[in-house]
Parts: sequence; structure tokens; C-alpha cells
Amino acid sequence: MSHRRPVQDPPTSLDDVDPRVVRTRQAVREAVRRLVQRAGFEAVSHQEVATEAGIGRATVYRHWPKRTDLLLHALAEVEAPHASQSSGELATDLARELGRLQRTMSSPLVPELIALIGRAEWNPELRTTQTELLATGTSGLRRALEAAIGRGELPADHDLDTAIARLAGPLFYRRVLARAPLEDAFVTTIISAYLNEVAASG
Amino acid sequence: MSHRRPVQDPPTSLDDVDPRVVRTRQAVREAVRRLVQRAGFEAVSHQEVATEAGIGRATVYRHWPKRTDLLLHALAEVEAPHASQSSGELATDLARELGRLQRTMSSPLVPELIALIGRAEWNPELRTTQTELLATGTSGLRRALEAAIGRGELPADHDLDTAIARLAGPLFYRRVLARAPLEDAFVTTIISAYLNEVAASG
DNA sequence: GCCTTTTAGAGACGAAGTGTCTCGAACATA
DNA sequence: TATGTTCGAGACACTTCGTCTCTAAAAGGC
Repeated sequence: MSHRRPVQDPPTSLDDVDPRVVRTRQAVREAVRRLVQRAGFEAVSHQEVATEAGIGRATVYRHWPKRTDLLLHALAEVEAPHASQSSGELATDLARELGRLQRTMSSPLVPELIALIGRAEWNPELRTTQTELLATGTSGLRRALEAAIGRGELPADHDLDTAIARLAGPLFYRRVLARAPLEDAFVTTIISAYLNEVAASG
Repeated sequence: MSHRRPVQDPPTSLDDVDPRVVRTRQAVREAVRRLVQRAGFEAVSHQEVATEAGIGRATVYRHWPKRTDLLLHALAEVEAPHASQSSGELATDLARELGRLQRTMSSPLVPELIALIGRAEWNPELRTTQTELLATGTSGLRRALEAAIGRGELPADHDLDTAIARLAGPLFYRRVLARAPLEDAFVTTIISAYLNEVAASG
């Protein structure tokens, strides 16, 4: 992704360190985000980004030849996995992880992410990004469930993907399809229902 | 939506009956769907539609001035609600309704619908359409749950929206986010988990 | 502080797309 | 057959797109 290849002294890191490049990248990232939130995914064009960021149009093309590059660059800075320790109790872990998911999905960028996901059908690069985002977003949940299996709190043959779908799916549905705010009570209900069921069928 | 306003003899129905108009509308609807499935939402422009449908570009503009109009026209023909009778047993009703949802969500048009939904954030007209689509798609499920409440199979204070989110959400998650095929076993698991839980907590 | 290298910004340029308009021909209805 | 409407084709001005060139700014090695 780095576009600078100096002859006399290449940078030690893969990232660009030239302050001008850093400035451009940051300005564009913020401009894209503003545009996305203000007018939606469709408003993001090289021209608009250049105007919004206050930089030259050719500069935008130089760094991000395709429109997709612009969007991926703006979305690349996702929150780190936050490798959190298991508390030793599934209920606590689930509350923490679904709470995190709840906060993540309250972002105004979510509708645009959804639009991107729909488009990923015809864009392999976007598809890869989506897969990574999903894996990252649900990794905490997955670890919590694995820990519970290790402790015997969940049966060893408990299907993790199905469990994640049961926990994260309703939040996703309510936020994206029903367009309702994700209230604490709703999240609590989902967790309780899940725990009730595994307790009853175990 | 009708653009024909004849002077000499207005049609009795609100729909156009002029065979030429009917032909145009049908040709465009099919062209849009082909384009969407072949190349995605973005490929739908007046120009592309005109070429694909084999009609004049001006004709497309005449009927559907905005791009959104084209898409709404192609999506307007959603399947009828299919007011099905309750079987008298919740498990049977859920299997039937979620099976229907499973089939609906297996359509190749779903990713595009998702993209549209994401975009609905900035388009009131699209938002209305989405709300209607959601209400239509889950009406059978809602009726089944209401019937179960009426029979006492579910508690009277059972929250319908939450229940629908718990049932439809996981399917939605698996199909759209995880990009996995919706297998019968998965749907069965979701239903069983839900029934188990309401039985245990009732 | 100089000197070389790289980037940024501005604008030109052709190509392609957009939306509107007009025209004659085709067509539906009376 | 007569009348009114829609259709397809093309012209038109306008915008957007992607590339290119040029000069000034600035970064970093010496």
C-alpha cells in the first residue's frame, strides 16, 4: 500500500514516514469519514474527497487510484481486538462482549458498512475486508464461549458459529433492519434467553 | 407513480393500460433485475438499463427520472403476504414461517437489498420501502407468535419484536454477515433454542 | 545551511457519462 | 381512418473521470 520508494534511503518501516504523506493520509481519512457520515457512501468520490480535505485532486488519485481504496483506507483503523481476559463466568463475559458489540454497532458508520457488505458480493477485496472485520468483531465473543466450553459451562459439542449467530444476530437485526436503538434491556434479554436455553438443554 | 394522463379517455385504474407503457415497464423491470444480479446495484444507470432493455434512453428518463425510481420499480413486486392460517401449534407455525424466511433470504438479490438498506439512511423514500419490506417479510412470523399468545402457549407479556429479532436475526446474521448458506439444520436449531427457552422460563 | 529527491497542488486535456430537448415514426384507441 | 400518445434516435450543453505535465514546497542526507 506504500507508494513511496525513496532511492537514497528507504524508510525502515513499511509505513510512510514522510510528514507530507502522513498529513495527506490523515486528512483524507478524516475527510472520507465526514463525507460518509454527512452524505453517505455514494458521496465519496476522488473529487469530493479532495475538496473536503482541501488537497489536490491528483494527490488523491496518486495515493488511492480506486474508489474502494479510499473507503478501505478510512475503515482500516478499526478498534483493536482488546484481548480481554475471561472473568471465569460465562454470564459476565457475555455481558462484556455483547456490550462491546452494542457500542460498536451504535456507530453512525454502521449503515454504510452494511452498504459496503452488500456490495462485497462483487468485490473480492471488499469481501476479504468484511471477513476480517467480522472475525475481529466477534473474536471476543468466540473466546468467551471457548473459555466456557473449557470450564465445562457449555457442552463440548456446542457449535460456536451458531451460538455467535444467536447472540450477535438479534442485535444486528434490531440495529440494521428494525432501525431501533440498541437498548441495554434488549441486550440483557438476548443474553438471558441464551443462558436460559443452554442451561435448560444441558 | 403513473406518468400517463390521457386527455381523451383516462384509464379506469391507476395503472397504465397502454400496451406500450406496460411493455416498457416490464422490460425495464427485468433489465434492472438482470443488471443487479449480474453486476450489482452500482451497474444500474439509466444508460445501462436502456441498453439492457433495448429501449431508448430518453424513455427511461421519462418514466423514472431518478435512479432510485428504477430500483424501487424493480423491487416493488415483492411476494404477497400469503396470509397463512395458524396450525394451532407454535412449533409448526415457526417451522413454516422461518422456512419461508429461509427461502426468501436465499435469493441472490439479498446482498443488493442489504446495500439498499444501508443507503436508506439518507433516502426517506427508501426508508419507507425498507420498513414495508420488513413488515411484510415478518408479518407471518408475527401472526404465528400472536396466535401462540392467544392460545396461552406464550406468556401474554411476551415481547414480539424481541422474539422476532431472536428468530430472524440469526438467519440474517448467517446469511449476510457470515455469508454462509442457510441450511435446514441451522434453522431447526434456532427454532428449537427459542422453544426450549420459552418453555424453560415460562 | 546547502543540495538532491520526492511530494503537493494547480490546471489542461480527452473520454465518458448525465440530463434535457426535439424530431419523425410507430402505435393504441375511438 | 383520424387523433393523440409513446417510442427510439440523436443533438446538445454540462459535469465528472482519470491521466498528464509543470512548478513550488518540503523533507532528509551531507
